[in-house]
Amino acid sequence: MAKRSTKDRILDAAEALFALNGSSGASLRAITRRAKVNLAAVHYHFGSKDRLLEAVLARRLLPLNAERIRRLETYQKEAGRKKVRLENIIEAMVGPALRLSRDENKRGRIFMRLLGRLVLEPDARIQNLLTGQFETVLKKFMPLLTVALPHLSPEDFFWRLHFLVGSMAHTMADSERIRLISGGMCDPDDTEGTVQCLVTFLCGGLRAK
Amino acid sequence: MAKRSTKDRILDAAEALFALNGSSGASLRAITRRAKVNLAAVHYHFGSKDRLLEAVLARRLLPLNAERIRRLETYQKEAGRKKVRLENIIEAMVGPALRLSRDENKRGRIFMRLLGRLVLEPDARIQNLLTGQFETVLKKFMPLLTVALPHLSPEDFFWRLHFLVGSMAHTMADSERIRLISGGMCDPDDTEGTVQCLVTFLCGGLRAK
DNA sequence: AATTAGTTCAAACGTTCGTTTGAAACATTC
DNA sequence: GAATGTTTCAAACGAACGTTTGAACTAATT
Repeated sequence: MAKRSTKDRILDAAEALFALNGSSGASLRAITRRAKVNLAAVHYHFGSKDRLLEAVLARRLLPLNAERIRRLETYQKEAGRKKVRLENIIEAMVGPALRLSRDENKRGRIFMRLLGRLVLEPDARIQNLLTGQFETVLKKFMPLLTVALPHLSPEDFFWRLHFLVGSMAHTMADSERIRLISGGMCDPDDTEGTVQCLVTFLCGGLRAK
Repeated sequence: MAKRSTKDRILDAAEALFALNGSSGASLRAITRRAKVNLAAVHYHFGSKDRLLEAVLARRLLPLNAERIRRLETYQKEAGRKKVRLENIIEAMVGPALRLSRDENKRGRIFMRLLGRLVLEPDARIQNLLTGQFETVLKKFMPLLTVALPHLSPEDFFWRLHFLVGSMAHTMADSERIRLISGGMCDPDDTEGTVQCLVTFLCGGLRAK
């Protein structure tokens, strides 16, 4: 196993502890202890605790949203001149995120939990980062979605998008609760099954009259 | 305006600051400053910071879940020997919570934001409190839901319940984001409109094949 | 080998944290 | 109105916090 750099070790430890304890609950001392790194290394490499959190976010959020858009464009090419199926649009939105949240080494799962926490964080820089990223994605998805859902008024359209985000975020962020409430009947590790189940649910909800 | 008791002033201030900054981000000093109360009053009335948080939760969670069950039983009586409509079951689940989250004095809104935060908190006492409350509600809803949704396998059934919780929690916890992403087109203050919109979406998702 | 730039280190800075203390202030009972 | 129980208060406790510092170490460049 190749030894990871100080920077990466800090990022990994910070991701895990921010996700577990929140941005104010995770101390730099706990992070550097976990990363087996000197306390001052955080400030040397990232400048401050806030900027460390931003770096943790950017590391995964940018590739994730790029993958979403890439996937949407693939479906768009497949459809040619025809409408893109709603199922495909939704899959492009939730599939990449859910696959990241269920990746083999549990890093994605941790990251998604962090993301779920940060949505309700008041810090303006974080909020701007998140909404900025979301709007970039939304701008690409909006045109195809409105074509696929012509029966919705603009108001209903946005509300349902809001509900969609909720289901998605909850499923990503908390992968163990479903095991609990279902009494072990549901398996969050069955990634593709979960994707399909979620896409079916969301499309049903979006199409409802 | 009648002067509220020290205990209530602490609970209100704690609710607001826990909701805004998280349970570790809100300090007792900030809470007591906001409540215009001496720092030591928290320990005199509640014992510790942790127990203060539990008191904040219990104050609203118990009445909320009682209202959900009361409402479900009303629909059940209305239906007599017939099936209870899925729309009514879902309304009993999400209606009381959404109405609380949109109550006139913004207290409910604040509380729901706190609830949204705590779902991802690792603290075992909080988790047990939350899942215990949820299971009490679920036990009442399960029988009626399975009757209303006979086409779902047990696995799909729990997954969709999980998605439902996500949409609901997200809509309760973050009432201003929808205004942002819709460009002011959606109005979260239209409570009954939101309830109806959410119920339609959820029933569509639950019924999907 | 000397110089340099990049990185790591232990130690300390001043704050703020949750909690405790014991006396003061208040209310209630006899 | 003295005695008792309840609540509030200012002050302090040690611990943990984010951040800064300057010296020590490492590895490449001259």
